[in-house]
Amino acid sequence: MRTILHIDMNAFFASVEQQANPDLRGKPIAVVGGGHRTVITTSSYEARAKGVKTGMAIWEGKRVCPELIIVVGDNRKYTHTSTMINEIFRDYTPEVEAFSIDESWLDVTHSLSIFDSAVNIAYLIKARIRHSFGITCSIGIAPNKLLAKLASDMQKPDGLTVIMPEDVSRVLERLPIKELCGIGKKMERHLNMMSLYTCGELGRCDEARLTRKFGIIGSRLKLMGQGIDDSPVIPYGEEDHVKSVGHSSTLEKDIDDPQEIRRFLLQLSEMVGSRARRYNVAGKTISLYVRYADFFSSWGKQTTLRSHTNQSDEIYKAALGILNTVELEQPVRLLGVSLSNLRHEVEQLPLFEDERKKLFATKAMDEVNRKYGSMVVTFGTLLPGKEKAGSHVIPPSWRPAGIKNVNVK
DNA sequence: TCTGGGGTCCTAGGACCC
DNA sequence: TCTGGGGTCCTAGGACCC
Repeated sequence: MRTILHIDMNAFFASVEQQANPDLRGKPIAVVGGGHRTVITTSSYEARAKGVKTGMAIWEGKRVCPELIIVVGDNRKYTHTSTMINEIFRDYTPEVEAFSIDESWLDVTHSLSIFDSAVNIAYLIKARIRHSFGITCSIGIAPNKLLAKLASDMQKPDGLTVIMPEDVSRVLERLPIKELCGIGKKMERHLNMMSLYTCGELGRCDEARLTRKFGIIGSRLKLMGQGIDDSPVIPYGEEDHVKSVGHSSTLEKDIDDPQEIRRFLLQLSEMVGSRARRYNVAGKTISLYVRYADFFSSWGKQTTLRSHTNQSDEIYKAALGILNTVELEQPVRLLGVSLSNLRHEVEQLPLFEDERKKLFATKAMDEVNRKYGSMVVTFGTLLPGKEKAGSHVIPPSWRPAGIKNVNVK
């Protein structure tokens, strides 16, 4: 039996900002990217109380909360704090897996004898994060990752929730299936149509019935309903390699001038190429993604080269080649370029502690990119001469614990 | 007055080879 | 003249996560 902690920083970006600037404390704030087409990344609990939600446009946030203070985000602050917080975690176990910039799992199974109990570890971590950074976190303790994540979600902010092995079935019995990490809106709808609403019902469902409908994922679903999850905590340095590198960006204005589109494509290709080179990877498949002005219509196409590349001009040529095969139907709202089918060159593992720390910092930076990407970067970063903040990165890669796909038969 | 960006995983179906 | 089954690689599209 394992003991897993899931630690979730509360309103992470907003908390960091409030800590950095005392004037913001106790006030409704929203962290956003630059440009007028960005959305709210994180908001403080004061703002949430007024109805501000992640994903809202700035005007929307202001509508529900007129006194909302808008703060343009700063990657460096968040990656730095995240790095130091993860260093604290490692004082309690080497088995720390960063799920994102503000969430980590810790397998403390082998640390219990040293620190007395998991709850004790949780209190120690909470205290240290509060003292060092002035921010709170919610911690879930459970026998596996799925349940630990569920538990950390149960009390926010500053929560501590324990799900003991003997409590699992009681906790899950009436829990809506959507609460499980990996079951999204669509899956919920499909399960509801099968008259399955709670984890208890899902866990008792006939496995054959689930596999008939969802394929191999069906058996996985049943296990999730029962709160069973064997996925290991994968420490830093032992993750899978990255599988793709990409950048996409919404333009400040919709464009239909082919020359402008090509220029933008070139910039994206350069961002992808330089990051791939920094990662020491090269890819064979180049994908182009286009979203039109109406927001709802979009398409993606890909092409595979005869050999691997991480050269910006070759990536650009391939992306342009795809673009030239289609007739654009509307002005373009968003363009995306991505490189996949990757080959990894030999990776040097850091020998010394400070190198390891630096590597972790770059990893954390990449996690900002992965989670919020250019939201915290203005369109200006696409202009020549400016390097995107948080781009000097080593590929992380996280292993999702949940269900990724629903293909209903 | 609109609605970001970074990923992973899974499946279907076609081409091609043995 | 019509037929198999296994495998790999590719494109396209969808669901999910933060």
